[in-house]
Amino acid sequence: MEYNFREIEKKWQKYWLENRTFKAEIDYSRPKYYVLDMFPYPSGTGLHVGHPLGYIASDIYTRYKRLNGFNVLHPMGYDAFGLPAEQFAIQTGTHPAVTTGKNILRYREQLDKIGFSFDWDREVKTSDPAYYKWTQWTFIRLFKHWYNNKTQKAEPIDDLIRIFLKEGNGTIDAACTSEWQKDIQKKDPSFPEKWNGIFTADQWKSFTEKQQQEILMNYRLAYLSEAMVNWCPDLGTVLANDEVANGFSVRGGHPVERKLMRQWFLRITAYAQRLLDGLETIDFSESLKEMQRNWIGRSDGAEVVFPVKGTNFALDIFTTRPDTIFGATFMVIAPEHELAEIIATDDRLSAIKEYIDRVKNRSERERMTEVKKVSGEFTGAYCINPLNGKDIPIWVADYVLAGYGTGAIMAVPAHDSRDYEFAKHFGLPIVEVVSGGNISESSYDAKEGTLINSDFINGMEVQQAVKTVIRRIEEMNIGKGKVNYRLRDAIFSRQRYWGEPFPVYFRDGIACVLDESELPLVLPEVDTFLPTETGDPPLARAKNWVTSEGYPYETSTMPGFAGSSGYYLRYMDPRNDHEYFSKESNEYWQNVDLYIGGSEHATGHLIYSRFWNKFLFDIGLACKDEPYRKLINQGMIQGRSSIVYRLKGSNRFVSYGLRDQFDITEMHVDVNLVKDDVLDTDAFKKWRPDLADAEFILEEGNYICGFEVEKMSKSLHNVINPDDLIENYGADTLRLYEMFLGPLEQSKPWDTKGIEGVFRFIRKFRRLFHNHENEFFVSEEEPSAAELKILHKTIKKAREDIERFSFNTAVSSFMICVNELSDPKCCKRAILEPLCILVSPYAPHLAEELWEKLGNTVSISNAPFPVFNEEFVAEDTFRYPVSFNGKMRFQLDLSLDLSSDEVEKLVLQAEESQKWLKGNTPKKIIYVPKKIINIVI
RNA sequence: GCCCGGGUGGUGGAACUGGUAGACACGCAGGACUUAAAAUCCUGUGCCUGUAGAGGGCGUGCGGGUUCAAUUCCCGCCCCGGGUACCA
Repeated sequence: MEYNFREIEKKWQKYWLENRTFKAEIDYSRPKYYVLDMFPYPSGTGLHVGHPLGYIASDIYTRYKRLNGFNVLHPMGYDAFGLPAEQFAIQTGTHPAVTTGKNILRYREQLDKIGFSFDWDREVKTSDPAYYKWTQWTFIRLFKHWYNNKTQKAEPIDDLIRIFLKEGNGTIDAACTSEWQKDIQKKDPSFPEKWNGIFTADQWKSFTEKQQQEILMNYRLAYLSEAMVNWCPDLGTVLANDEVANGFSVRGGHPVERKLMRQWFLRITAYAQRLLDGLETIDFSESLKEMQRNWIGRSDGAEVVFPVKGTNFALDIFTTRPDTIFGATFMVIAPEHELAEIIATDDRLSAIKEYIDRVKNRSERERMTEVKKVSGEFTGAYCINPLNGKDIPIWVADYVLAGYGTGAIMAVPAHDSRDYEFAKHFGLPIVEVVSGGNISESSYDAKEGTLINSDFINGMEVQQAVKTVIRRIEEMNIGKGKVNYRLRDAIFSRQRYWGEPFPVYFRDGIACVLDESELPLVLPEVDTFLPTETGDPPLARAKNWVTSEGYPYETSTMPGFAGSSGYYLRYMDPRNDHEYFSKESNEYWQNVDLYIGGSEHATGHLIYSRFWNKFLFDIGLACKDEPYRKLINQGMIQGRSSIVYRLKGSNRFVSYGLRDQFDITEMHVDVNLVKDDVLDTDAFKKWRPDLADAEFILEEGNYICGFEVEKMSKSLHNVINPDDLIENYGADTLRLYEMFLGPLEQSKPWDTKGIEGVFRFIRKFRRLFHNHENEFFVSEEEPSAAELKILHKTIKKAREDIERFSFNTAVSSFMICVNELSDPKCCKRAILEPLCILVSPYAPHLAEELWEKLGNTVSISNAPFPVFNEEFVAEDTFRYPVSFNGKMRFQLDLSLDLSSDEVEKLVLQAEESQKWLKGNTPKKIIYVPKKIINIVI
């Protein structure tokens, strides 16, 4: 065989493994570089061609950095806890650890075949107790810390207790659960009613231990709280906000409802501002940063107190438009608002109760679909506008959310589209206070214009009016400027089996964490993976799921993002059993220089992970406050589905071109039965039993299929398996082709046809090193100027392209180079050896093979990247495009050392020019050296 | 609705800071080698027109603008993909 890729690739994969070629160790003599791929979840279906795209890109970059003298950390491991293995366990009884172990083996096998340069000695699995020990450890640290808003960092809870003992909590500015004192008071009436939550040192000392712990819980960064959560009955668990889309679970698409439950939370909201600010310092795509910004959702505004007329109550409202306060014509509170029923007048009370009841009992699904339906009820009560004393009616409506701001708003229909809809629907007044719109048609929401009908801010521009009103309400002591975030604390409990157990037990109802020396708390065995009859999570089935003192352990487990939040740090020192990672390893590897993965993790993993890291930074563990310096989202590889056209209600199929003449239904057919859009009709009949007697209406003797570009998925029968391609073309060709397909970040359809071109290239490249008899042969002859020019042009391009992650154009430049060298059949070592290094990150197996044949005894992976030499590509002439009025008409070779006057003269003298000048004298001649000559007539 | 990203031949794509639009491939057509096929190699290939191995016109989603020159910059619009959705 001319090019025996099977043998070559097996040989070098074995060599790399046996020689630990890619083992990364701390080496102060070389600069470090850290390249990371997003943690894969080892699913049962294995990899399709879309999965390795990012891995190939990162591997190429890794190998490139090694060639440039960097000590590269490039690890791989598995996000091994997760729902699919557990769902499978429920169905079949197979332990998730068994399923996961099997899937990991399959993944590893597939990854190995592609020839990645991972340091496998650093492999981690989140389900391994030696790994999750540190996930549990971090949880304990979070539990034992609070967030000090004054210093803007996490501090030990013991320090907080010390302050409580000395001066109470009056001076503390902490990130804590809002209105926590109300919840505590509800549960424990020994706290004063209407307590504002402030206590003195003496009061603190007088609290029972249980009371103290209840209070501290509201300060901890990992805390237990009762809250409305996303409950998914089909999965039997609670889900985080990013795991829910449109009222359904992202994984599996099961309906999700709102439920009040006691859960563990992580106080990520404490870090909202830092998570936002950090985005300015990292190199992520603009769209990803924007997604994170929206998810964090900072809004600047003011909180204002509106007294409720004739009562001692007041409505606290949040608004981003304090400037429009004179246009507030009604107030709206959320149905869950505590004052809703209290302030309602007797005649309105039953209507209000009925409305609240109706709204509450709706499913999340109904709520979502009814979003555009305006509904609400008047409470009968009025607020007093604190700036002009006017009465404003108070309504209850579900378009105001209890969970955001204060759950109450001042409605300004003239300048808020939602308020406008509401006002129109219920016939409430609309008062224009910012000029610039036409409020008879729609609200004018823009934050620009001049204030009118607004007392002391009349004539001001919006920005100035906002500031003025905030200053005024602060002076009057009826409100203050305020920043709100949309980001919610992360729900950290899952009522599932296959996850990290919480290192938590309950002593007399008080949640306590284990001592760090007792970690890991190993996941116990259970008889079945289902919840108990009483609805408790599967861990409640475990025998002796209690501490040595007999206190019960927490029965929830941690969510998927727990194990993946800090994994990049563990890779630095993965076998350390007495600390998360050593200080030395962290100070050497620092953080990830290049992170490649899908954008679907924008609001999940990538936010949690940044939060987790900032916490570890605060407590002095991580030396960098951002985990990922640069991130690239690889685009999706879409499938190219093949479609056949079935005559309705029959087993006859009509070819693509004739389908319009019949009444047909479309059907996806397995792409493996189709070649160049021609269906293999015999294979089709054998595909499924019901198709055995299929008949075909052909065109020109063939059945032609239609096609559709869509998601690559099993159900659409368009999955391309990399194993098959490697079998037919080899891993080097697969690697090159995945890169050649198009820009890394763009989505693009997979089309197997194109792989032939790359396969041709790689054989042509190999042929440069072989003679006609297919024997390895290179000559020691001095290279010609032309050959050196080809080589150095390619060195330059290869480096520039890889530096900007333009792998597709780099592959093209190799093709051009090999085409140009093939013409004179260059076989000179001085050209081929550097070229071999250039290609090696992309096609490492063949490069190693040729490198060895060239007489090298050590792996090509640490060879020096060829140095570009300008001299070899220098030109003394340039072929100028000559344009007339901007249209290119002819080309002209000119020496580069001519003056612009000489150039102008020569151009005008050129024979071709006469034709275009048509006797005119040019008005102007533009001459841009090494670019263009343009003659304006 | 709002926020991002994107629209270039039959197809994937290239053109990096405004300077020869369509590199490199696929596909297609023709040719060489071969009994034949595969493999390999050569030639052509944006569209229209044409005296067809000359020449010309049009052309980067659409309509304008700036410029000697626009795929690239500006304004307005259309379409596709992603995110988000009563967040005040």
